[in-house]
Amino acid sequence: MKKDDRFVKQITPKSADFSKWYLEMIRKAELADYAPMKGMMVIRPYGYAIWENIQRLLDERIKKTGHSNAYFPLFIPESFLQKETEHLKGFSPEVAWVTVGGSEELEERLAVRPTSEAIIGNMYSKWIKSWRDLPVLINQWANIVRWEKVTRPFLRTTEFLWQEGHTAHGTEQEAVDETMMILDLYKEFVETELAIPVVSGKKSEMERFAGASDTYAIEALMSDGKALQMGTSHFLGQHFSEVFNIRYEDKEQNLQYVWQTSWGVSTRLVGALIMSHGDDSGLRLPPNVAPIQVIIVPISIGNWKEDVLPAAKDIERELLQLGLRVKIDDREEFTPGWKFSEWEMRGVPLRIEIGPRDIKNKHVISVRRDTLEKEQIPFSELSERIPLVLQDIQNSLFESALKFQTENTHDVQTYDEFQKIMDSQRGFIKVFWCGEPLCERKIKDETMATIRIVLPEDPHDKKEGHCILCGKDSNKRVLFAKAY
RNA sequence: CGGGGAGUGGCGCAGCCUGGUUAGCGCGCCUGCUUUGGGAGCAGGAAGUCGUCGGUUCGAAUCCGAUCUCCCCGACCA
Repeated sequence: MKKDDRFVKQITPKSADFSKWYLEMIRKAELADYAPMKGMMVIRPYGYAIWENIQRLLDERIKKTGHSNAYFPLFIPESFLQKETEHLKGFSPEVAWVTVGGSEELEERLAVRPTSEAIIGNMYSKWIKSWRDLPVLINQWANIVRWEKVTRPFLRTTEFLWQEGHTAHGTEQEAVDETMMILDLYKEFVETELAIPVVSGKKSEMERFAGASDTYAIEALMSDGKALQMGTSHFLGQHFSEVFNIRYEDKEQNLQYVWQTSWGVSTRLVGALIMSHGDDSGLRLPPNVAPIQVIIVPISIGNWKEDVLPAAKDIERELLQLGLRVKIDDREEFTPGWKFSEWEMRGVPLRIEIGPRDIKNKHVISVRRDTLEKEQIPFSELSERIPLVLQDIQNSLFESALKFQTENTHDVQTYDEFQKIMDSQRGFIKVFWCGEPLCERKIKDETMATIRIVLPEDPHDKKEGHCILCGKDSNKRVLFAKAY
C-alpha cells in the first residue's frame, strides 16, 4: 500500500522506521505506557487482555500435560542464589536486592527473583523423599525482575510477567523427555494461537541458561529480519539437585539426586505479536488472542440509534452466543470512518459495518483486517460465516508469516555471502558450524549474528559440511541471526 | 556501561544560539449547532511554568552544573 493510500494516518509506517513504528504502536494502540522508573512499563487493559488470552490458552495446555500451578515467594535469600555457581554468575549482574526491611538492615540480602530455580530447589528438597513423590510437575505464573541495561517495552523490561515450569524426575531420560515435550508444546502453542511460525532446537554453549545442562528454545523471525527468542526449555541435569540436596530413595533403596527441568515464556510474546504481524496501518492481531475479535460499527446516519443500533445489538448477541469476543462501537462523538481507522490500527481481526442500506438488504459488510477484503454476509449466515472467516484470518496470518520466514531463511555456502546478508536484509542464515565457541564469537563480532539454535537433524538436509568460518569438517547445522 | 540525540498543555512540535512584558502552533479535549457509508465543518472555550534540583543574573524555557527519563548506535544480556 502506498503511504498516501493508507487509511490510518496517525502512525509512522512500519516500512519507514521499524523501531519508531514499534514504539508508537504500543502507545497508540494503548497496549502499554512508560512508567516513571527506568525500564518499567504499565501494561494497559488492551495489552493485558492479550496477555490474559495467552495465559488462558497456554495454561490449558500446561495443565493438560499434567502440571499444576503453585506460587513461590518473590524474594530469594542471597545464599540460595550462591549455591549454583554458574547460575549466580549468569544472573548476579542483573539482580535487584532488598537490603532493608522497614527501618532495619537485613542480616542477609534478599534477591528479587530473576528466576525461581533456587527458591524452588530449596522447597523441593523438603518435599521430595521417595520415588513415590516423583515426578513433581509445577508451574507458576509470576513477575520477574532483571536489572537490564537496555530495555524496550515488552521485549526487555526490568520487571516482566511470565510462566515458569519447574519439574523434578527420577531419571535423566524422563527429564529430557519433559524438556522436549515442553519445547514442542511451546512451538505448537505459538504457531496455533499466536500464528507465529518458529524454529526450535538446542542453544549453543554461549547462549545456554546459567546453570542448565542444555537449553532449548523456540525462535521466530520478526519482520525486520531480527530473531526473537520466544520461549526456552532447559534440561537442568542434576546441577540444582546436587546443591540443594534434592534426593529420593529409589525402589532399590538407593539415594538418588533428582533430574530437573525448567521452562518459560513471558510477556515478550506480546512484543512478538506486534512485530511479526503488524503492518503500515497498525496491529494485526490473530483472532485467537485478540481482545476484541469482532468490532461492530453501526453507520450513524439520521435516526441511527433507533434504526440501526437495535440490529447491531442483535448481531452482537448472536455472536456472543457463539463465544466470540465482540464489541459495538456506538460512540456518538466519532464518525464511522474514524472508527474504521481506529480499530484497524488497534488490530481487531474483523469489522462488521451495518447501516440502513444493509438492514434493508438483510446483510452486513464485513472487512477483515489482514487483507482489508470486504464481504457481504446475509444476516441468516452470520453464525456460520463469521467463525469461518476468523479461522481463515488466523490461518492466513500464520501462512504469510511462514512465507516471510521461508523467504528470509538463507542457505549460504560462503562467509562472504553470510556477511552480505547480515549487512542487508538479515534473516535466518543456515550454515555448518564446527562447534568452537571461538568461531561463534568471531562471527558475532564481525556480523552481529549469533547462533540462535543448533538445528535438529533433518533427513532432507545435508549431514556433513564445513564450518562457515574456519572450514573444518562439521556435522552441526545451525541457524544464525541477529537477535533482539 | 560508552558514544550520540532528546525532554516545552494529552500527542507531535516551534521558541533556546544572540536571557527581557500575557510561552506559541497543529492535532486532541470541553460546549453548542450542523454533520456522519473511510479519520466532518463552523463558532466559542479549558488546559502548560518549560523533566527535576541547584547555580549565574535585576531578570532564566533560554546560560552553567548535577540528576532522572526516553530514543538511536555499540558493549552486555535466561
